[in-house]
Amino acid sequence: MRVLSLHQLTCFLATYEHGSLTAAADELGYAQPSVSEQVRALEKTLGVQLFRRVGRGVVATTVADTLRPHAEQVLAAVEEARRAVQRARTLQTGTIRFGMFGTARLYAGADLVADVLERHPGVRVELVGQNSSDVFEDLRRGRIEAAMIAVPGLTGEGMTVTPVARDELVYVSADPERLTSPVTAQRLARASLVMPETTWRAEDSTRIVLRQMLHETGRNPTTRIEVEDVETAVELAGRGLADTIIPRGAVDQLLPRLAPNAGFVSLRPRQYDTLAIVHRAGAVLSPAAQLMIELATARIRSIAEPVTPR
Amino acid sequence: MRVLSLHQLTCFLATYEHGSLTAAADELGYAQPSVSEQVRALEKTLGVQLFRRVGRGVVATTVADTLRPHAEQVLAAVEEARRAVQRARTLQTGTIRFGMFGTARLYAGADLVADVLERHPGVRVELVGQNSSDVFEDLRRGRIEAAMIAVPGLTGEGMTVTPVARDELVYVSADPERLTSPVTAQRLARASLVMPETTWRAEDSTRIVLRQMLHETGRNPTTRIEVEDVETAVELAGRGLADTIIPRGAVDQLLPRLAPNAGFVSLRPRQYDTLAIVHRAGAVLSPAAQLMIELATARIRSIAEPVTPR
DNA sequence: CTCACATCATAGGAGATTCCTGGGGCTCCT
DNA sequence: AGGAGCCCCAGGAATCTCCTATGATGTGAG
Repeated sequence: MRVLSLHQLTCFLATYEHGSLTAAADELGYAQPSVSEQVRALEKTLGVQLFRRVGRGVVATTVADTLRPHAEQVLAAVEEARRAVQRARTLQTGTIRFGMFGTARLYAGADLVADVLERHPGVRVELVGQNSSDVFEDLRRGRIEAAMIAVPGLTGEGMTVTPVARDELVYVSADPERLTSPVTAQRLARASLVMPETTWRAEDSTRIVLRQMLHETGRNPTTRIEVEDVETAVELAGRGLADTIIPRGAVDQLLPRLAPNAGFVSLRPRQYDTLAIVHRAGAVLSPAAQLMIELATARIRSIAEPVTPR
Repeated sequence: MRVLSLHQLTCFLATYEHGSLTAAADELGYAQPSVSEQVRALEKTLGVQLFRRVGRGVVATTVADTLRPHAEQVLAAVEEARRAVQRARTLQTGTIRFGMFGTARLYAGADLVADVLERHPGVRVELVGQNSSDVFEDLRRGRIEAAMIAVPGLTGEGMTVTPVARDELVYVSADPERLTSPVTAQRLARASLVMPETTWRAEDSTRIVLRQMLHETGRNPTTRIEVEDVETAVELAGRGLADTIIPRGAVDQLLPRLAPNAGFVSLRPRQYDTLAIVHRAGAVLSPAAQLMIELATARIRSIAEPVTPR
């Protein structure tokens, strides 16, 4: 008998409109004493008489007149909230957040957003991931539900990693001399490289792949230039200022545009970035996340070399 | 676990803002499992996951982002409703409805409204009563809480009648001949009268008073002209087309303005209208009604002859 | 004027809900 | 590796909701 409730307001409105507790109870499908009790509770919590009980039926007081529009407003707001949630649930509106970093975004970012908007024109899409550790952190903290990122091997720590495709890492140079044969670890160790800063981040896949490859030579890769994004790295490689290493799938997209006179060649042995869907182990994925996973997987597999998850 | 409740929304918002069920529970003064249960119930009724339970703390989903402004809107509407009722309760805003008919309104209507507005500038005042039977019917049906009306004697039928003042009924004429001595029942029965139609309504006080007076002559009053309002009746009397009968208190207000060459004289024996506060027997009067009664009583007593209720 | 009817209030009880305490398990941080 | 923080689950007491049955009162028709 202390807090105001939606049920009380509903009973109040029905009573107000019918001028009768019995009729209100009929409409709401309750017994008359139940509605009576709710209205009385509302009067008690507000400290005001809302209806005068007068012989046959009840009559609204002026305070009830005052309350009515506000009560309607409250119930309308509740209905609106419910509708908004339902629209979000059915992906008519609302936001879909998905993690995607580096190579994956480079390949599939724009197309993926286009795919989503085609099916669900009303939604807002957020493709988060300025850098790879952010994405992983966001996954770990639960800020994003699932992501597609490049993994070196199996970086699963409470995470479920589902490989989707792999893409070969290739050596890009403007000097045809250096492209005549696959680049070995020995040559790579001596190379002067420009690498996107993001690529060299601690947990990044390419960094780990290359570090493993160079492990036998006992040297770290020599980075002459570090830049923020892959595009800049490719452009610099095109000008012959340094060489770089990018996924094979990005070659067709970047070289003609940014470094028309550069070419590429495999590493020896061939090295691969694995693109995978990652989410928290044991999580129940929302329809939105499942949709993103499905679309992102389809897109990536049409570009890079599909991998069947074991 | 089926209907959406305000409590659920409150718990949801607190949890959303703190990113933690424990912190939300602290703020709301509940134990943590209680808040947890409310949030889970909300998720169930909406059929949507609002928070991801992730290790330490919880993280809002995008659906929760969607819901939040709506939830705030609902609670704000509730607060606004509560405030509106409190303002109405303390007579800062809202409507005060009071019944007042005929003579009473003529005497005290404008002044009473002015008195109320002076004390409570925000309120709306409704002085209802186009005719006397309406007022009585409204009282009986509970549409108005209390009224000040003229009563012939004690018209109490489930009504509490509190006499406040009485006013003599006087005979008004433009012919000085007819004002030389008090008008007897005999003379009245022969007179040619103009009376406001409202005044002659079945249950009206003046009608009953005059009928009782004429009872001895065995005749009914001869009404030559019937009009709607007292003002017109007085004006016609001023032009000498007929005589009329009005309460003494109305003379000063009406004669100089509408019938400057008319005069008045008592009846013999003197007849009186009694002005009384009337409300349903056994009703608990609201502060608004008490205020109106107090102010109306003060006004009337300053104009007409006070009567102490027995 | 009286009787049948309609309406609201009250009472008591079954069932659901709310909210607590206590305990267990999982992360995160050091 | 251990402690601390946080969430979930279980069980139980208090409360609330809602019902049926019944009483009280005013209304309207005969």
